[in-house]
Amino acid sequence: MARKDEHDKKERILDAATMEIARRGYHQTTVAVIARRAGVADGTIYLYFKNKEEILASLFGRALDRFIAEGRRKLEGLSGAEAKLRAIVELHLTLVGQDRDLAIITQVELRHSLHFLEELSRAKVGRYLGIIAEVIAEGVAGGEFRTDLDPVLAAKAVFGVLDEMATDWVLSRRNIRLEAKAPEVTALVMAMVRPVS
Amino acid sequence: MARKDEHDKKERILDAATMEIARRGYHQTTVAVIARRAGVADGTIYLYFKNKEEILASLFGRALDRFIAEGRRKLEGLSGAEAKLRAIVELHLTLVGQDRDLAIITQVELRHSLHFLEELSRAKVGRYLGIIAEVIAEGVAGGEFRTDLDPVLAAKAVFGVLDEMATDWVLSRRNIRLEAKAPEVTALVMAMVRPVS
Amino acid sequence: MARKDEHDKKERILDAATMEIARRGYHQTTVAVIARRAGVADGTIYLYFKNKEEILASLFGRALDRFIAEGRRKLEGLSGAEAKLRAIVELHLTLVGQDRDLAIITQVELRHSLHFLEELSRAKVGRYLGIIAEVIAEGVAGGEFRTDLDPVLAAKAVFGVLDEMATDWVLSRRNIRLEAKAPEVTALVMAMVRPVS
Amino acid sequence: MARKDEHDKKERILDAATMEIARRGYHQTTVAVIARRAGVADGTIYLYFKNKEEILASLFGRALDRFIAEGRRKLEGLSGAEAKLRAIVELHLTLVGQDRDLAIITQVELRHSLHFLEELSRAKVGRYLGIIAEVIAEGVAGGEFRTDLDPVLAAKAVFGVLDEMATDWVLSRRNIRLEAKAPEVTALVMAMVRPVS
DNA sequence: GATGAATGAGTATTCATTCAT
DNA sequence: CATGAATGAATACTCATTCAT
Repeated sequence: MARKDEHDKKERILDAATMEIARRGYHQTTVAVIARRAGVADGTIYLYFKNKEEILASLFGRALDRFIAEGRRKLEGLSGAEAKLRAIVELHLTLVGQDRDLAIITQVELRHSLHFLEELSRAKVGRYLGIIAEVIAEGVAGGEFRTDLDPVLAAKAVFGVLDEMATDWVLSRRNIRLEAKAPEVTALVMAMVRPVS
Repeated sequence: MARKDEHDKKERILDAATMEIARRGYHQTTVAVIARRAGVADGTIYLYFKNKEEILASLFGRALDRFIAEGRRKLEGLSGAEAKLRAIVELHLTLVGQDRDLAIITQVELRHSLHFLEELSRAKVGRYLGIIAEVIAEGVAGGEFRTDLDPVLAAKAVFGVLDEMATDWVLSRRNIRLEAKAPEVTALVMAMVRPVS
Repeated sequence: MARKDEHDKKERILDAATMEIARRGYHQTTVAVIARRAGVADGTIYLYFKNKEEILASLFGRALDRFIAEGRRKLEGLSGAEAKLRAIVELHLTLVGQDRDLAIITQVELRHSLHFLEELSRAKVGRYLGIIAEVIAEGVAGGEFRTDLDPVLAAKAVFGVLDEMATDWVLSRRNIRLEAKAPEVTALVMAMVRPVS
Repeated sequence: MARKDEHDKKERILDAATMEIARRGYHQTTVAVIARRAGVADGTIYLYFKNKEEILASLFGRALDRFIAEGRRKLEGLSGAEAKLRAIVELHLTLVGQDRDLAIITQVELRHSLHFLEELSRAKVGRYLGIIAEVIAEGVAGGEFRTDLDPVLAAKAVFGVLDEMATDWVLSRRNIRLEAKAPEVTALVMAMVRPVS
């Protein structure tokens, strides 16, 4: 029970932080505001996080862990690099499109300083890029994709396309669903890797 | 002469801001530090800029204006959408790769809040996306590119690839030149738009 | 105890502010100086007051509340408008003359802007003028005072006399006691209201 | 002509300062704002005034000089202390009531610090109090007024009444004319000094 | 005399973090 | 574990004043 409560409290803080930071931006969000929304005292935050920045880092870590876990599960059932890459595109757009608050944070607030971006997000995004690169390498090896592809560079290109779609969705306040773009985006991504016939 | 001095002083402030913000990050850079490096008094900053944020906006505006002007000039001499798109890729990587300080700012520091990104950079980036979209539309109309392309979406994808390459270059401290990647990146971009033969 | 501490701290800040503002003037007194003399941190001030101006307002509010409370108590035991008006004169000079620092603030520093004077002091001074007017009205009704008196105007005249004596005492650095003037001032005030025999 | 221009420019600055300070208050009024309204450059102000505070002092000095000059002229034609005191009351209310901007400054903004009030206004107000005291002394000597009056103290009381009427008029935004109160105020003032019959 | 660009000292306020209870 | 009162460092911006032209 104690474990559960503790877990709940940490989660509550992260949820509160997600809402507030998405609405106000990282710098405009005070620790006091997060604490109030989470229903805890200011000082309690520091029992669970070393400092304010660690809240943002945890937020992103939690999201990316879920993201990658969900991804691995989906990819396991699939065979063929093309099927997997299609699944990645669809999954990326679907998961990002599921929580606009979180998307605002990952697409905008997270990138607020070189230091932070270097230390935290890149290290974790690296894992994600690695997964995409693996799939592309598999496709290259298996003859499904162009043989002159550099899997690492191509993975960055694919990520670039997906990331831009996500950012564009966050910045345009229109109420369309991000995953609606999946077919067209998939076509563009597949065109990048497909062998010239 | 007075005109020249005034112009110089504003430029000096922008140059100083570029260096400092690239090294320390926007929030860690004080107005006093920018003033000292520019060789002016703190108050002088406010004769040329409404506030600190306007410095950042001006910085980006100045860079993008040069960027687009240079782009238009290069594109004018070219005929054919493919040639133009190749030129855009090369130009983007070359220009971003020319000034690492500026690149740090455009790829990282500029994105410090949703509000700022919405109001300023997107409005200006929109012009750039528009140019790319025009080229793609030209290619679609002329049969050089796939006819099922949505020029606006494809332009975002192209921009996403280029932007990710730039961010990756900024974050990796390796001393390679960004434009060295141009051939491979061009191949990926062209694959996205080229008709399936 | 907590209540007591909190009360004490707020009082300490007000006492510190009274001393500093009386000596330096409102604008020359920094929040840091008040905090240092009160023995608290700068930020602590803002746990008890919204801003610097609210300190000044509170200062005056506290003083006037005591002033009026003391006045009501003294007046209750008296019968007859003349006795009451004499008591008011004496009380005014005695209370103002009791604390020169506070007097400097009420007679000088408080009047530092039209806005401030309008919003704060007048609203509260109005209560005081009201009390004087009531006593005069009572005297008029009871035949103790001239029947052609307008109690509201006469109250302002009485207040004007008392206020000028206080200001004069504050500005003259001589070490006389303000209440020493009470008999002569009372004579002047009574002359204003007494019926022509 | 040069003399005239110079005079005009100084006057223009004082007029501009009167308007701006009355509306914004002394501290909210910048030298730049006064300069703009006066139609001169910021630096020009300092050719005519040592600093910002001297503008306020000059403003008041100019007004009080006119005030006293006008007063002396009116009093010269009169004989009898009572007639003179009546004239003073009427003149005070009339002149203050003539220019609300100036009245705001003399009744409120001028009192922005103990130092300022001590050094400047009191010295000049002293001259005015002296005139009133002389008239009262004349009345006492001539048997028109009560013989037990202290002319200096009585003069302060008279001034207090007049000053309070002026302040009250400035703070009440009602559109009545100040001099309308002259008869009643005169009655109160005369009651203070008239012998008990 | 007149200008107005440049100066730089000066300060209220915020807020992440701590720690006594 | 939890609290929240207290801390105090940190900083953008204003504006009276100067002085080279």
